Amino acid sequence: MKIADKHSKILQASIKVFAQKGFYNARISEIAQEANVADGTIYLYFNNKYDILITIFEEEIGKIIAKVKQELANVEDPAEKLYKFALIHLNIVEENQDLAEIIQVELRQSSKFIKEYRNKKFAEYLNIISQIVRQGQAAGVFRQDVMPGIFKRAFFGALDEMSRFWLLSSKKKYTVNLAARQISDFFLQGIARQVPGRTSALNDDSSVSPKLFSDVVTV
Amino acid sequence: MKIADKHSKILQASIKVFAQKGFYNARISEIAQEANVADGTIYLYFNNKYDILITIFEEEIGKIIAKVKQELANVEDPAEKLYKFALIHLNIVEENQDLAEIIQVELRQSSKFIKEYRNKKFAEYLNIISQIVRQGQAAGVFRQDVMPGIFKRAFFGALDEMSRFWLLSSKKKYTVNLAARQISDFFLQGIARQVPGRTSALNDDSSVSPKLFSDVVTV
Amino acid sequence: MKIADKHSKILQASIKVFAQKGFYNARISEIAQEANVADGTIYLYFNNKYDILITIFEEEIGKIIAKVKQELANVEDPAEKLYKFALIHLNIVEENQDLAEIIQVELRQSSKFIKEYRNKKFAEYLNIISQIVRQGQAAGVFRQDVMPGIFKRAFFGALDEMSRFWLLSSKKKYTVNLAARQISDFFLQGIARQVPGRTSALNDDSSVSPKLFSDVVTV
Amino acid sequence: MKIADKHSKILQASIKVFAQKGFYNARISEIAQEANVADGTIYLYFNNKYDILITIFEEEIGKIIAKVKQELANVEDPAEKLYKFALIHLNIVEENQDLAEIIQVELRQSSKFIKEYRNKKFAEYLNIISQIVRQGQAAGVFRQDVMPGIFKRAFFGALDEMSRFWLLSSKKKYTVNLAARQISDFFLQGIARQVPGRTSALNDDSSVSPKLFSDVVTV
DNA sequence: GATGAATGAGTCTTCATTCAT
DNA sequence: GATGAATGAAGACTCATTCAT
Repeated sequence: MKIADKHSKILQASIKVFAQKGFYNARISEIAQEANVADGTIYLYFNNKYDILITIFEEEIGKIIAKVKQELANVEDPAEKLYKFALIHLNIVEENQDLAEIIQVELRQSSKFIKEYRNKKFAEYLNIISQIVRQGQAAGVFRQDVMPGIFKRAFFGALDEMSRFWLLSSKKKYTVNLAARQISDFFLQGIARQVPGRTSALNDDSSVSPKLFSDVVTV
Repeated sequence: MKIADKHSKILQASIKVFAQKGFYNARISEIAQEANVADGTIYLYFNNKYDILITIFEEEIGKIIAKVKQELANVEDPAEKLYKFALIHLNIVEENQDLAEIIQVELRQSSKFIKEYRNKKFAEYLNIISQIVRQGQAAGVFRQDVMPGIFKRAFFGALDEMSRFWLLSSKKKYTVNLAARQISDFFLQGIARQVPGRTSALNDDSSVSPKLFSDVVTV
Repeated sequence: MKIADKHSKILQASIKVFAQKGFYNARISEIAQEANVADGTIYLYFNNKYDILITIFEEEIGKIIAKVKQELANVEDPAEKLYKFALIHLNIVEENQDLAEIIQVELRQSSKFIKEYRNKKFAEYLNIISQIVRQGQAAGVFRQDVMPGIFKRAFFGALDEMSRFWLLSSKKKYTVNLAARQISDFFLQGIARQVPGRTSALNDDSSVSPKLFSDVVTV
Repeated sequence: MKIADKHSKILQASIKVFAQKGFYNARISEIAQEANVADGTIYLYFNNKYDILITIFEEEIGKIIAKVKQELANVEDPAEKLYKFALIHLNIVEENQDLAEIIQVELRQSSKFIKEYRNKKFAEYLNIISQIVRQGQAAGVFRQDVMPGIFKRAFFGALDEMSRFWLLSSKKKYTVNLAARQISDFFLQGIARQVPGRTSALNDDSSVSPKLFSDVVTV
C-alpha cells in the first residue's frame, strides 16, 4: 500500500468521525478503526490528534479555494460571478457534508492557532468575493459606496448560515439552485420593491452616505 | 450572599472562561477560581459542566430575544425594522462579547442536544426576521418572490459572520453603525447599480423566475 | 426536644439507612433527612460517620447481650438453654432486621478497628454459648470431648447463616420456632439415626478421639 | 506477556488488596502497584472496580465448587461425606485466606447485584450439603425429620463462622482437622450424652414433632 | 512500516466535614 | 443548640500517545 493511500485513508476517516462526533469527542481509536489501521499507525502520519484537524483544513480548504477560483475563471459578468460563487459554494457543501460540518464547527473554536489560521486561510476565500465586488465597482455595475470588506463577510455569512441549515436538517426544504439564486439576488437587487424615481439609500447624496464613510475607523 | 448571586456569579465566570478557552478546554477549577468559590460549590448550583453551558444558553439567549423584540416593538416601517434589527444584534454582540463567542462556537457543536436546542430556540430568533419580511410583503414594500425562510437565514448569517470578524480581531475596522447600515442596505436595495428600465431578476418574468419556484421542494 | 431524643433519632435513622445502603453507600445527608435534622446537627452528637457505626454496635449489641442473658437466667436445663438461646437469637433478628443486617454486613469489614471490636464484644456473646456447654459438661449431660471454643462458633454460625437467609429473602420459608428447634436439635442429638449399641464417634475410645486432642494447637 | 497472565495478575493483586483493605477502601492505584501495571491497564481487562470484584466471585467461586464436588465424588457414606465436606471447606479457606476474606466480607454487602448473585451461586454450593442429607435420608442413615433446607444453612454457617475466626486471629487455636471432625460430629451425633433408652427429640412422637411440621410455611 | 498493549497524566465529580449565621 | 451552604481533598476512570515486537 502506498504511503499516500494511508495518509489519505486516515484523513478521510477523520473527516467522517470528526463530523459525527466533533473534534473533542472523537477518539483516535475510532478514527483508526474507521481507517482500518492500528491506533499507532496514525502517529506515523500525523504528529497528534490536533495535527489531523489542521491537516484537514490545510489540504481540503486549499482544494476548495482552487476549485472555486477555477470555476469562476470563465465567468465575466460580476453579478453572474456572484451568483456562480453562491452556487458553487452551496454545491461544495452539499457534496462534502462531513467536511463542511467540520469547517463550520471546529474552525470556530477559540484556540489561538485556529483563530490565526482562520484569519489567514479564510481571508483568501473571502477575498474572492471582495475581488468580485471591486471588479463590479470598477466596471460601474456595482455601487461605489459598497464596502467590499463588509460585503464579503455578509455574503459569505449568508451562504454559510444557509449551509448550516442544510447540515442540521436531514430533509432539505430548498434546492441548492433556489437558495443560490435567492441569496445572490438579495445582495444584487435587494428585497425592496423598486419604486420608480426612488434610488437606493446607498446612492443617496444626502446625509446618510457621508456619514457612512465617516464611520470607517480603519481602512 | 443570596443564592441568586452565586448562581449568577458562577454563570458569569463560566461565560468568561468558556469564551476564553472553549467549553472542552475549560476546567471546572478555573471557573471556580474565576467565580471565587470552591470547585464543589459549582455542583450545588449545576448538575455538571455541560449543564452550565446549557443554562447559559437558556438564560442568556432568552434575555436577548426578549430585548430585541422589545426594541423593535415601536418601529413600524419594515425596512427600518430590518436595519434596526441589524443594529441591535450587532450592538448586543459588541456589549456581550464573551457570551457571543460562546454562542458562536459552542452552539455549533454536533451534540444531539445542542442541535435540537439550537433548532428550537434559534427558530424563535430567526423568525423575528421572517416576520419582518412577511409584514413588508403584506404592506407591498417588499417583493413577493422573496422567500422568508431563506431570507431570514441569509440575513442572520450576514450579521453573524460580521460579528465573528469582530470577535476575532481585537481592533475594529468598522463601526457597528456602519456595518448595520451597509448590511441592511445590501439586503434592501442590493448592490447592483440601478439601471433605468431594468428590474430585478427577482421580478423578471423570464426563464429565471419560474425556475425559482419549481425549485421549491417543500413549502 | 431532649438531647437524648436527637441522639437516638439519628441512631435509628442511621440503622435504617446503613441497613438499606450499606455503610459506604450511605450518605450523611440521607441519614439527616431520615432523622429530620440538618446535616450539621449529626456532628453535634457524633464525631464522624464511622463513629455512628461504632455507636450502633456499642449501644445495640450491649442491649442484645443483656436481653439474651436475662431471658436465659431462669432456664436451668443446658439443652433447654441452648434451644432457648437459638429461639431468642432468631427472634431478635426477626424483630430488628435493620440492625441485624448491619451487624451481619458491617461487622465483617476488614477495618482494623472492626476486627478488634468484633473480637472483644463478640466474645462476650459467644461465651454465653460456651458457658452453657461447660455447664452441661459439668452436669454430665453434654459430652466431655466437645470443645466449647469450637462449639460456640459452630452454633452461632448456624444461627447466623439462618438469619442471613431470612434477611435476604422477603418471604420466609420456615418459622422462627421451627428453625430454632431444628438447629438446636442438630447440635443436641445429631442427625444420624440412633443405631442401638452404637455410640457417638465423639465418645469413641478408638484412634479418632486421641487424635482430636492432639490436634489442639493452643489452649 | 500473555493476556491471560495480566488478567490473572490483576485479579490476584485485587484479591490481596481487597482482602487487606476491603473493597471500598481499596484504591485502584494500590491494585495497579501490587500487580505491577499502570492504573489504566486495569481498565483494559475490567470495566470498572466493581467488575473486578464480580469477576473474583465468578471465577474463583466456580473453581471452589468444582473442587469440592470432585473431591466428594468418591466418598460414599453420607456421614463420611459430611465430614469430608467440612474438611475440604476449611482447607480451602486455609489455603486461600485472602479470597476467603473477600467472600466473607463483600458477599454480604447489601447491593442488589451481590444479593442476587449470592442467591444464585451460593445456592449451588449449599445444595451440595442438602444433597448429602437427602442421600443419607434415602439410605436410612439420617433422620427423616431433618429439614435439608435448614440443615444446609446451619452446617455451612457453622463452618463459615469457624473460618472467620481463623481469618481474624493470626495464630490458630485449633487445627483444620480437629475443627472439621468436631463440627461434623456435632451435626451427626449431637453433643448430648446418649442416655440409654432416650431417643432424640427429633424422633419424639410427642407434641414437639407435629408442631415442627406445622411450622413450615412454605415447602 | 505496522501493530496494539501499555502507559499515566489529567479532570470531573462526590461527599464527609466545617463554620458563619 | 441548630442549620445547611460551602468547602476541598480524594479517586475512579479516560484516552492521547508511546514503543517493544
